[in-house]
Amino acid sequence: MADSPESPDQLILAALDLFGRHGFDGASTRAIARAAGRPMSAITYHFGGKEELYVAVAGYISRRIGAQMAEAIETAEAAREEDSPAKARAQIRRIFSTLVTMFVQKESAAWARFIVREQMEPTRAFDALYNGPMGPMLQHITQMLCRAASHRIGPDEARLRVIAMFGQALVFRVSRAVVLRSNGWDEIGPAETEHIRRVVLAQVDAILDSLAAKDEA
Amino acid sequence: MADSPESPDQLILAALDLFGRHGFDGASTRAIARAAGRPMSAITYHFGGKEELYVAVAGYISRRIGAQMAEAIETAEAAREEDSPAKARAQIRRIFSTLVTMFVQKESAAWARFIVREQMEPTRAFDALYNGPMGPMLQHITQMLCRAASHRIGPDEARLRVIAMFGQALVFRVSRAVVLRSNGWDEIGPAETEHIRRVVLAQVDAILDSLAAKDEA
DNA sequence: GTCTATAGTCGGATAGAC
DNA sequence: GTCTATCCGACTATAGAC
Repeated sequence: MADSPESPDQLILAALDLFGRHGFDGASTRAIARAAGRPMSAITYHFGGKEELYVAVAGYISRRIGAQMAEAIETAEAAREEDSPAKARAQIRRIFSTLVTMFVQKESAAWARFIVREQMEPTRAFDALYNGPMGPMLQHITQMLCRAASHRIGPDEARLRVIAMFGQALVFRVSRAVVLRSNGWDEIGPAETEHIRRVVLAQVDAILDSLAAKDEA
Repeated sequence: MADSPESPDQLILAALDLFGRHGFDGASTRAIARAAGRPMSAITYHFGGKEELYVAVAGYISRRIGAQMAEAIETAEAAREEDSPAKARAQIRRIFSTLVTMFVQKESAAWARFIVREQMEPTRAFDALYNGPMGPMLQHITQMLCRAASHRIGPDEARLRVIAMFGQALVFRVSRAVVLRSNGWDEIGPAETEHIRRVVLAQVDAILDSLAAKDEA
């Protein structure tokens, strides 16, 4: 017992995987407990019930992604006052490169599925995800896009543009089955990941170019 | 009874809605039957069981989307041999405009959710969706992108680019909760739909421009 | 063909031993 | 604190009346 990870954490990791794969109803507490090597009653004891476990998973994801995104945000914060389109553009590219990595890599599959489910049919857990990593990041990229476009576009238009650009990375998680089948891939390995990253960044560049050109007019 | 729609169709429509919202496990046959105004045993009688009903829903969606996309595909087929970048570009814009409409409108919510779920964790029903409307449409747009780029890019790169562009429209369905909250919208009405369409098409244009420019170099 | 009644299974929650 | 044993409700599927 002394060398085993804490019981609640084991349960959260197992729950993250199974909720993501099968949804709230599809993942039984019995299956989650078995995957964590614990009796089902441990869920009741540590969290109170299935629903509370679900919310706890959302909180866990928020903290994890928040940490993973912190550096990208922080370095950007340092240059916040500096209103340089070129720097803003570099930041945007860097964030999208990170996003592609996160969405494509296998380890992200579990929590990516969890988040996508939660967005389609939001429950109480959505607040934790939105107020945690998603809302601030979206707002941050939106600000940078305004700067990259030399404030030629306002925040309302920039926000929609960022969401659309975000979709270019997200689709490789959500529509992964189509990506694999249409390309005849068995899995998305390092080579395929780089191919995807190159395409997404090229199109982000194209969009940023068009906004810069607009500015010169 | 004489004026009521056919019983199987009612069940499929109810199942489409509930499977989309709650997933396969979350939607009970009882709830589906009640929504259709039928006894649960009608599902057994007409389809054999819950799983078969699920597959039937996938088939229904395939046929519906196939019909909805048929005109866009057909007009494009007519100009198939004509290798004009300008025409290909117009076709691509038209298809993406249609996609935005489909993804944003409320009526599409049910089957869009169904498809997204099926892509994240494919079951037998995925084949019907991929071989029906999705695969052919993807291949079609890919061909047109090659033409729009004057064959400057090959089909492999074009396919990834089309998927990424597709994501720009898809995200407004998948991340609808974030779109609403970040913009402070209550719903996505006609004005908001047009705003989204304008942004997506502008970014599609930017991407197409960059490929055309590449060609001139 | 359509519905009612019922059987059999599995899920989440809880009581209580240790 | 942790696990075992058990309860109760909800689910799918089926049998059989009409």
